[in-house]
Amino acid sequence: MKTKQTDLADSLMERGYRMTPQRELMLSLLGGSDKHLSADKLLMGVRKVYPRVNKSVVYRNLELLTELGLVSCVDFGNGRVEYEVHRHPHHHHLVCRNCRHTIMINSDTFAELQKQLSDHYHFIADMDHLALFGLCHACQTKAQAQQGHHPHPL
Amino acid sequence: MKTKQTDLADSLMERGYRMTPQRELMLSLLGGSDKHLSADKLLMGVRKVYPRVNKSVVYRNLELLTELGLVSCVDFGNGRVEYEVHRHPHHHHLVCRNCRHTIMINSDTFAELQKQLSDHYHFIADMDHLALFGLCHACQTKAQAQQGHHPHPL
DNA sequence: GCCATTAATGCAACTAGTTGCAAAAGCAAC
DNA sequence: GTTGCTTTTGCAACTAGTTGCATTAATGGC
Repeated sequence: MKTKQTDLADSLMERGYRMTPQRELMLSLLGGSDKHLSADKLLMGVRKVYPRVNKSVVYRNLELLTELGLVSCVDFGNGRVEYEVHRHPHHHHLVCRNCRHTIMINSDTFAELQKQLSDHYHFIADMDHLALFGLCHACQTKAQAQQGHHPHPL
Repeated sequence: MKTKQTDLADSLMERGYRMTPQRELMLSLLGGSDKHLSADKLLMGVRKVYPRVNKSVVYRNLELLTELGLVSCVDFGNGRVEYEVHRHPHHHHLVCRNCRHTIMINSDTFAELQKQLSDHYHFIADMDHLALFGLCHACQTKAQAQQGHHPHPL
């Protein structure tokens, strides 16, 4: 059975990059996790096997893998940036700015916007793994209930 | 004549915050510039008058002013974050990931998306000063012309 | 104008991420 | 296996931004 990591490794090699133990492990950690991983968590994981791996390697490899489209990077705001193997293409995240809850949505919702940007501005938007901020339903309700009780606004 | 800075100062005071010389200067620099300012440029400007002002003050005040809706913050990616007085509400930026050129567009284009997110997911998206990445017209043309000549992809 | 309260400032130490460079490792040709 | 070329790594120094804390200063009540 051909594993996902092997697929990823092949994609690297085909484009003239080298497969190193560090990269192999990074891909395996990312591929083995169905959720997002922060650069730091990934570094911790890599260091369990190769304790001397430097953070610059993790950052450089994440950048490369993102460029190659093997990994995608979601910026959740507040300095929270996470990476995932690019396996569920074209989904986006709605991030509540209050409770940080995130909703995953597919990209159909964005198709019309993308068309308009292309028609009106000749701009091809990267519509992948966008994170939009706002207020989720629960926090809207909370905000209404507490209206006027904040010394500092939300 | 009431200046723009005075308006901003009033907004601060009304909400129980204090007007300090540092804040006054920051607001005047932001208000006097019709373009965006990075935190660092703003710090430089403030230090021309008060050389001992610390960067933490600039960052904290930018955060406060953003929370209060007096200033808005645009993340252009690649670590480029800039601030502007919230004077042209509801515009967005299309940022070319190749040449970094930015196009300013108004928010009408996003109204339909906003409605769909609200209807389908009960999510009220913050649709202000969004920055979307992609390829501008010029870079699309360039990319087509050079297709196949990149050892490393764009 | 003076005093108490509380917010804002300056500082130092910190985190996340980036960069330049020398050393090491991968790969291909012989 | 050795040689040579190129990529990748580890390191150290750096930038941008954040945080805790003691000191300073703006504001309101007298």
